[in-house]
This record gives sequence, C-alpha cells and structure tokens, in this order.
Amino acid sequence: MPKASPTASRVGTPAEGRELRARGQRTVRKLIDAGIEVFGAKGYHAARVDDIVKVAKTSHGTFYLYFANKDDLFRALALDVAQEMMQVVDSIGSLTPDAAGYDMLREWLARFAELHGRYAPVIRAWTEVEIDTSDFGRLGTDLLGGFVARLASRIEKSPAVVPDPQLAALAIIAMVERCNYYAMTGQVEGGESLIDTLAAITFASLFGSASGRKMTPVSGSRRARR
Amino acid sequence: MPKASPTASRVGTPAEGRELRARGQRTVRKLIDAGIEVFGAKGYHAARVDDIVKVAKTSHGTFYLYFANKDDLFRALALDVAQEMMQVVDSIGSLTPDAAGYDMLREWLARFAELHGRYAPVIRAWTEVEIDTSDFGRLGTDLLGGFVARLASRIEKSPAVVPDPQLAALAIIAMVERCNYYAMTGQVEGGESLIDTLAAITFASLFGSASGRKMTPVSGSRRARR
Amino acid sequence: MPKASPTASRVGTPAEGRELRARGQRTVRKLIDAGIEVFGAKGYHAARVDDIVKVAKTSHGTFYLYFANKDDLFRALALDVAQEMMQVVDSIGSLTPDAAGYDMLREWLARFAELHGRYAPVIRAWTEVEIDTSDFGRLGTDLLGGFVARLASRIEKSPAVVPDPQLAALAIIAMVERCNYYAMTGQVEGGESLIDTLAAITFASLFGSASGRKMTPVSGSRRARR
Amino acid sequence: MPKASPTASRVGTPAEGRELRARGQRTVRKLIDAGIEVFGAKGYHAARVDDIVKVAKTSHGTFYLYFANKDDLFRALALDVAQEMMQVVDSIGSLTPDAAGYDMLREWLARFAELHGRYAPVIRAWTEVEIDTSDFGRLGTDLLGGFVARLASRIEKSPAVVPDPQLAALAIIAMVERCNYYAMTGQVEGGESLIDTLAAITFASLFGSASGRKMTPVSGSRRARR
DNA sequence: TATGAATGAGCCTTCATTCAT
DNA sequence: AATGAATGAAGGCTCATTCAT
Repeated sequence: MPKASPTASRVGTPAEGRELRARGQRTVRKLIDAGIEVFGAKGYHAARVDDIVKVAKTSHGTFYLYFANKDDLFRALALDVAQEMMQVVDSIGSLTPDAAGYDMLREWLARFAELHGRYAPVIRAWTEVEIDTSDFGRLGTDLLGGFVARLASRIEKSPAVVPDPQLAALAIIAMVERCNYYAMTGQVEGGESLIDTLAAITFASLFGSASGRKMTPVSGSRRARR
Repeated sequence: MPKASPTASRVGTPAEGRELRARGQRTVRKLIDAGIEVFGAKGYHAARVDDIVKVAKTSHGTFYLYFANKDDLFRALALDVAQEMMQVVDSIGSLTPDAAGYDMLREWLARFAELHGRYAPVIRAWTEVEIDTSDFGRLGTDLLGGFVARLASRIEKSPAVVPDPQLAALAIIAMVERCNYYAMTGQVEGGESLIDTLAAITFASLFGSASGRKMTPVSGSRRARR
Repeated sequence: MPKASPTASRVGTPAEGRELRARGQRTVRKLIDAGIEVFGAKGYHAARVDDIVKVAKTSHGTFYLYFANKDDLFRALALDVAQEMMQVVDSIGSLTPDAAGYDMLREWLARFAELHGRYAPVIRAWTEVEIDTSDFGRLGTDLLGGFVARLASRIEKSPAVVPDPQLAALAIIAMVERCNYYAMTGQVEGGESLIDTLAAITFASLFGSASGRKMTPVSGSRRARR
Repeated sequence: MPKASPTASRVGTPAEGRELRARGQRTVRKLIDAGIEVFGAKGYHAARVDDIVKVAKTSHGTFYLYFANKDDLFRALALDVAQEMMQVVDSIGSLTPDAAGYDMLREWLARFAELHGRYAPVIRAWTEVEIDTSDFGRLGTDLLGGFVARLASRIEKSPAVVPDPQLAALAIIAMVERCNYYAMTGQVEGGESLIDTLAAITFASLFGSASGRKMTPVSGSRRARR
C-alpha cells in the first residue's frame, strides 16, 4: 500500500500556527502516515488513538500536541484527499462522440482510479463517517456536489443528448466511485478491464454505442471475483 | 406464524428456540422497529442499546432476552433486508433491445428503488459496518456478488454485446445502488427522473442508445439538488 | 464526623427525573455520603471520582448513573448546605442592647457553629472552588450576600449605632465564618469559649461593651491551640 | 544582590545554589511575575505551567531550570508573602483605649489591607492550597499562629479586658483577613470605609465603644456592594 | 542558558452487558 | 416475561515533568 505522504502538505499544522522545526515535521508526518494506515485498516470508529500512536511509535501526549483529537487528524487527511480528487475531476477534457473523446474519457477514469487507489484507506474510512451529524457529512456532500457540477457542465457543452445532464453526471459519478470502492475493498478486481467497462458505459450513456467506440480488447478471462 | 412485518420474518427468535407468546412477540416487534429507527437515525456505531430500548419503551434486560447483543439485532434486520433485495434482483425479466426491454428494465429499477427507500435506515447503517472485522462485511459482499451474478446471467442471455458481462453488471449495480443511496441521504432528489436516468444509462450501456429507447418525457425542471 | 445525610433530601435526583426505587435511593445516599467524606478529606480538586466510588463501594458506572459528573455531585451537596445555612442565618432574632439580646446572639452563633461543623467537609472544599470561573463562585457570593443582607437589616432595625450596617454585617459574618473555618481545620479549638468570644465581639461592636453584656465565665485554661 | 522586587527576595535561587548572571535573573523575574499573574487569575490548581511560561515568554525547559516544580514556584511566592505579612503584623503599636490607640489600630489595619491587596493573587491561590496533604497547609497555619500570638501579646499588655486574649486575637485576625479577602475577590468594595469598620469593631471589642473612639466621618454613600 | 519536543501516568466518562428482583 | 440497577473494561484527553539540541 503506497503511502500518501505527498498530500501531507497542509496537514497537521497545529491551530496556533506554531512553526515546526524539522523534528516536529517528522513527527507530524509519522502521525499522518500512521493515521492513514490505521483508519484504513480499522475504519474510523474502530481506530483508536492508541493504535495510531503505537504505529507512529510516539506517545499520546505527542499526538495531542499536533492534533486536537481524532477527528482533527481525520479531517486533515480527508480535506487533502478531497482537494486532490477535485483537481482530478476538474482535469476532464472535452467530451466528443469520437475516438478522441473516448480515449480522453478512459484516461480520465484511469487517473481517478489511480488516485482512488492511492487514498483508499482514507476514503474507506470516510464512507463510515458520512452519517455523523458532524460536518464530515457536509464535506462528503460538497465533494460529491462538486464532482457532479463539473461533470455536468462538460456534458452540457458536449453534443451528448441526455434528458438531465445533472442526473446523468450523478449516475456516472456514482458508478465510477462505487466501482472503485468495490475494487478497493477487494469485492472486485480493479484494473484495466474495469476501467474499460466504466469508459464504455459512460461513453454509451452519453453518445450511444456509436462509431467512436473502440475498446481495448479484453481477454474474457478477466472477470469479477466472487 | 404470520409475518410480523416485512422485516421481522425470521428475526427475534430467541436462541433457545422457545416459542413466543403474544406478549413476547409484541416486545420483539417493538425492539425491531426501534432498531430500524435508531440505526437509521444515528448509524450503527452511534446507536446505543439504550436508545433502542428507550424508543421501544422497554428495558435493557428485555433487550438481551431476545437478542444476544447489538450485533445480533442488526444482523437480524440486515439478513431480512438482504433476502428481500435478492428477491427483487431476481425478479428481473429478459433484457431485449426494444421498448419492452426498456420498460421491463425501468420497472425493475423502480422496484429496487422502492425497496431501497423502504429499508434505507438499515442499508445506511450497513455501509458503516462493512469495514469491520466482523462477518458483516461478508454479508454485504455476498449480497453484492449475488446481485452481480444474477444480472450478469441475464445479460449473457440477452443480445447485448459487452466485453465483460460480469463487469458490466457490477458497474450497473454499483450505479444503481449508489444513486439510491444518494437519494436516501438526501444528496440528490430521488424520484421518477432519477429512475429514468438510471434506466436510460443501463439500457444504453447494453444496447447503445438505439431504437427501442423510448424515454418518459422528463420536464427539464426536475434536477439534481446541489 | 457526623454524616450529613439529613440534607440529602433533594440531591442526586438524576436530571431525567427518573423515579428511584429503594435500591437506587440507597446507592445515591452512599454516593452522597462518600462525596462528603472524600471532598472533605482531599478537597475538591484532589478528590477523584475513583475515590468516591471506592468509599461508596460501588462502581464508576453507577456514579454516572446518578450524577452527571464530579461537579454535579458537589453542586448538589453545596446547594443543600447553602440552603440550610441561609435558614440558620435567617433565624436571628431581634438585636437588643440588653442581656436578652446578648443571649439571642450567642444562641444564634452556636447554631451557626453547629451547622458549620456538621457540614465542615463540604464547606472546606467549597472555599477551594470559589475561584473557578464556573458558577460555583457565584453560589458562594450569593450566599455571602444573603447572609450580609439579612444581618444588616437586623442591625438597621436595632438601636445599634454603626456608621455602615452593611459593612458591619459583612465584617461580623467574615469573622464568624472564618473562625468556624479555623475551628474546622483544627487551627483553633472550637467550642463554647470561641462562641463566647464571637458573641462578645459582635455585641460590643454593635452596642459597645455596655450594660447588657453578661458573659458566661470562661475558665482561663481554654485557649487557642498553636 | 539588590532586591529584585518585593516578592522576589529569596526566591528563584536554583537548587544547586549556582550564582545567577544577569540574564538568569531576568528570567527568574519573568517567571515569578508570571506566576503571580497566573496563580492569581486561575488559582493554584487551574494554573498550568504552560500558562506561566507563556506569560513569561519562556519555555518549559527554562521553568524547570529555576524551579523544581510548580509547587516550588508557589512556595517561593508564598514564603515571601508570609514573611512580609508577619512584619506588618509585628508592626502593631501599643493598644490604648484612647484616640491615639484607635488611630494606631486604624493605621495598622490600613497597612495590612494595602499589603493584602498587593499580594492578593498569591493569597487567593493560597486558600485553595491549604487543604492539600502537602506542607502548604502548615505554612498557612504557622502564619496564622504567628499573627494571633503577636496580636494576643499586645492585647495582654493593653488595658483591654477580654476573657481570652488568644481567642479575641484570633477572631480579630479572622475578621480582618476575611474582609480583605472579600474585598480582593470583589465581593465587597474595599477602601477607607471598610477599614473604618474594621477599626471600629476591633476597638469596640477591646475597649467597648467608649470615649476614645473618634471615627473618620463616613459619607453614607459608601456602602458595601451587593 | 534556553528551548521545542516528547513523554506517560492518571483522570474522567461511556456503554455493552449482566444481575437480582 | 420484564425491569431497573449495577458493573467495569476501555477509550479520549491533560499536563507536570524530562530530554535532546
């Protein structure tokens, strides 16, 4: 499981805005990485601060030196992930009903899948938290809304004829997100053929199965597990 | 023994297999209904046994008279829901690339949505639990596998040409399930137009946007919220 | 140290107003008595919930069944004590510059001393808490204000000529309260002669050492310790 | 070594008896002043070492360079205060039942009030600590004993006729100390009229309200607050 | 001499589960 | 069959004190 450290850019800066020296930075990083690992392994609720500090090989006191509480650490991770995902969603090109459009779509889906896989642990824990009355729920909702709005505006600019671009965007996002989630939890094998399928469905839903469609040949052996 | 309520078919039978008199049955019913309400409102982890017995207007002692523990109640609800959903999934007719096929598909999706809405609280809590080391995860995975297998076999029997029926089925299930979930959590407005969109995408992904497609006219005003 | 159980009248009723059966009542009583003992012995801050439940021979869980937290228990005790003390303060008769007035005064001081002694532990802990930003401080301040106002009104109705009855009342209350506190903490020996001294000073401060004064003979042997 | 400030005379000498350079002295001063401020503002228990070093604009490490622990700083402050107060108490002149005696008494009370006001924060925190098992309690007790003994010996040498000079001294000290405490905590308005009242009561308790009494006229407007 | 970072024992509080009636 | 009371094992968080630079 690749570490997500690259994201840790804005995370773990204590509220007081204290400047961190090298050592402090290292500790924050250790805690963040430990958070990703533990939240991913046990989920949000079952993750104990104790587990996190144990993995980070540090102490309770140190944890609370950098994060106000468990929520705070998780929120930090989640915000970073949300930001990066939004960037990827934004990176979609123009949807055209030809081979170029299909390829663009497929690449975009591949990028999304890659990012999803990278932040799997955080996203996994996230779904668990969406229900809380806390403002986490809003975070997820906002993210979804952002995804949908961006994709919908691309659809509207495209020659695709769909009755309701917003709903179509939502459905596509739902499919993509959930398939990646299944891949993450091992309920299905991720990989090229999953991306192909998603691309094909998305393309078909916008433009029908028409001409431009040229799928990477998929060996029949690659199948959903279970 | 007449069905207590759609949910209560097999649940609440005390471990000892003792026959329940009328009073006991009533108590079980109260607990189950309370469980649905509380799990739905607060999610699995945040739901306290205390909340449940308060809603059921009974006592802790009584709760443990009928259920081994919190898990036990939840599992009971979840199993019932799973069973009913499987039935609905099974009820899909033959997929043909004509108007009849489209209508069948749409009706099937409507049934699914209706059921999903009915058991929303349980399903909602379910997603929270999928991660646990407990065997709940397996329950969800099995259910998903069942859905996919059934839908895939229908696709295979149809004239649809998709590179990987299993993956296509998975993607469709993912889309449908997740959209209904969004509708449930209020992140999107459920209703006819959402079902139309799901039907259209599903149909297009199998048969292209071709002829048979005849969509219920959707007033442009009905849009995704947020 | 006599137990203060008689006061426990209104204390320990859980917020929800739950009706307590005999067993619950007993437990509440045990906790209250334990609270008095522990707060008295260690003071407010040093008193641990753990100490209290150990003394009460019950469990942590049980403590929180009846009291929201440490504060809650203490507040309950303090409110009761405050109420009783206010009654005693109120019970002062008319201040006349004769033997009857002196006797009345002395009896009043004796009653006050008796009550102070009885609730020593709570009062002791109280002084420690007066500083907090919490509303405890206000409780103490209100109590003092009530004492002073009542005594001042009596002074005003009496023939005593003092420049400022409010301040005189305050000074007297201060003296009486603090002497009893010293007696409680063992910094001075309480008893008849202390009450005589307080009565004499109070009487003199209001009416001079004049006529009415007839002191109980005090054997020279009774002296302040230390 | 010149007195750093009234409070700082003996404090802050590190255990090792090392000589402090200018910089060290400055640091000690900052810590002591911060201690006065923080202990006064929050009380002993609620005062955090963290608060103190923040106010002193220094670090935890530095704190423990000069003081063994939190107690140590407080003890240092308290000892100094105790010493100065003892000096003031000692400075009482001869108690005579005439105007000169009254004036002397009043001046003495004014000095006491002034000192009390100056060290209010420390004294305030002190009361909180009297209960602890630590040896602080002894410090307060010793101080009180010293006060009482000194005042009692003056009373014995005076023509005052009181049944028990020790107890009378105790009561007077109690009144004076507590009134000043009330003034400090804002429960009463300190000032000239409070001192007048204390002087009047003290004088009356020793000599009756007799002749020598000549009170500073008190404008009726100056009244106890609350 | 100074300091930021780290530590960990200790405390309060919650809540699933059991017990006595 | 039902219930109110009791339990105690965790878990989150604080803060005095020590450490490494």
